[in-house]
Amino acid sequence: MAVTMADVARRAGTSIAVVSYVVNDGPRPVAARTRERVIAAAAELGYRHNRVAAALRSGSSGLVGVVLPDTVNPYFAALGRRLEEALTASGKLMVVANSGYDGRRQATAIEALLGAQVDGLIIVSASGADDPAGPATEEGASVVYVHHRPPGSATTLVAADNEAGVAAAVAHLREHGHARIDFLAGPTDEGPVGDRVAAWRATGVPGELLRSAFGRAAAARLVAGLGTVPRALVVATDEQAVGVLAACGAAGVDVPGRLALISCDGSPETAFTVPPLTAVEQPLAEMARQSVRHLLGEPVPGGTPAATLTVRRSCGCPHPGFPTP
Amino acid sequence: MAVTMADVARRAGTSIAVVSYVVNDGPRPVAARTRERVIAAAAELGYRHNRVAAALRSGSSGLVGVVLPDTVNPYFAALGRRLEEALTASGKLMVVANSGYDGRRQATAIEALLGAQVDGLIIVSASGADDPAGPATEEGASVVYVHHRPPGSATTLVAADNEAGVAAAVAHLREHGHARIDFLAGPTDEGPVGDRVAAWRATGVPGELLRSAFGRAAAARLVAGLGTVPRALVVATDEQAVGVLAACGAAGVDVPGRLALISCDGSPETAFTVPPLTAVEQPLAEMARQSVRHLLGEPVPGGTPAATLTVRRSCGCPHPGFPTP
DNA sequence: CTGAAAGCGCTTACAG
DNA sequence: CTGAAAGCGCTTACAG
Repeated sequence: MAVTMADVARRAGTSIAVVSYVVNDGPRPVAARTRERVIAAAAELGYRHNRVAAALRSGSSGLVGVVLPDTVNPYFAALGRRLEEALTASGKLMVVANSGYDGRRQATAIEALLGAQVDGLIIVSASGADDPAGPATEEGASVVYVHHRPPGSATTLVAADNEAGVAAAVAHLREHGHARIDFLAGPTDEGPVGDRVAAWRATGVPGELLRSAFGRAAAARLVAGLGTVPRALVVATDEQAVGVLAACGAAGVDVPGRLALISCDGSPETAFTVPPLTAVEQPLAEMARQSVRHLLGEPVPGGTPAATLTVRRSCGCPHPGFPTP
Repeated sequence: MAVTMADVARRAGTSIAVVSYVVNDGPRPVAARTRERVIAAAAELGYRHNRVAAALRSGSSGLVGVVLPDTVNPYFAALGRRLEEALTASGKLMVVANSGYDGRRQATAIEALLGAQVDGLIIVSASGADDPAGPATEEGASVVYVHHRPPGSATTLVAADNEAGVAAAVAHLREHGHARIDFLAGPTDEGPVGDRVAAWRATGVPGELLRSAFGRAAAARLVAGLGTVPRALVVATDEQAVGVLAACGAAGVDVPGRLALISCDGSPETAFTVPPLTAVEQPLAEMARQSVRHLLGEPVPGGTPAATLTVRRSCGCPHPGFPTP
């Protein structure tokens, strides 16, 4: 049998209420001597706070649901870990679900999460999914989107500003002497990738818009099938950039000698690709922090975080060495 | 206010008990007509089962805690997703915590998880951590280790058999004409990496044992500092292999021409490195399935899953093309 | 097959 | 500053 507050109260010679006040450090004051007795009794008995019982009574489970398209994708893995850090710092536990980029699986996952009475939901929306924020909010759970929200949704979105970062990438390639700079986008211009395409267009640089499905394999196949490879290319996502690198490696296309490449995302893996990728790096830690603050209804200082250019080797600069962990 | 079983019962003209029997599909039979009325009433009112209340009463939260060293590491990310799949299939929700390879953080995470009344814990133990299974089991939560358990622990461990896989890797490099085959291990021979070292030693192949800390950076620095690079090398983990590849890329060492390389782990990223890594691939899906079955006390068919050699380019074989997703 | 009721372990007005 | 008690929404003997 687990030790309960009643056991602790009995041992400390006080009431359950007071034990609760001590354990939760509130909401009522407790005399210092009483507090000490409670703490001692709890330690002696090996008391552990039962969050499930607390949740039922207080209405707060301490759980936050995080729905990601695919936690194996290094970008989402990195975002997920940042979210876990921010959540842990706020005393929340993270329940993760993968949607597999699929609207139906996403809906199922959200149902399960709401059944577990999560205090809130942080979602990277699967493209083409219905807005799940509506039903969720009706249940009293708050919802925040990160990185991508469904088109038409008015729910809070935390996403980086990529405009300056992409402009810096284009400017950087120009300094390397490239007059034409192509852009590899996704299949559509929806969501954050669309913002990156728009930012590239806004620079007015001459260049062609290429498209592939997301993911490594599709980008690799696109490049493998190209008559002539671009001389300078900005790629919308790390995953596609890794695919481009793989295709170039297989075909003997020298990066950056023959193809200068800059990726967007800049997740940790890009420091160790061959060659290391210059990237417009998303401020994941800040995005995670802001998402959690929004979710918990706390003030969110700092405004929209900006993606910034991290220069490594794939653009044509000298090899930066490997980061110390 | 959320809709409760009492609301549904009132609407359906029956009792709370019967609603519970319908919602849980047991443990008592319900007449077909009554069942229909309950289902209709639940749908009309938008009832959602409150797992927190059920957890308090039944003692099962439906939550399973998963403690991983670092979910950004692609190997653990891949394992984590497999665990999520297996858990979801069993109607459980996965609460993840990163230990950062640190015993103290791991202990803190486990405390938080136990407070949330998880039904069980699946842990990749951080090296050098105390065995957390003891305290956890006392609380009635079952514990299963995957991939790595603390030395001296007698708790169930699900790990792959690497002996045949490493032997196949060595044999494969020999077929490529290598008489000497070195091995890059971790700082100690503890845990699964130790098994891989032992498997390499057991082949009796001549070669040197190299060591570096885990992670990309350390392996990259080791290789960068080597007087002469090996001709053939088996590397204990993907992360270290990616570091080796990065260092070779930077130094212009041709893989596989100058250095033939085989990694262990074979997480999804290895299909898209430059060049693609031949690897002793861990059977992560099976490991995840077995872990969950052990945890839930179900029979575990199949015995110890074996790691198998996946041949790509880094060993010297022709480029295999890129997998279709 | 169905219903009334106890109780899981907490939090929180309420009273003192 | 402290205590007695109601009640969160379920599950589950128990009685019928």
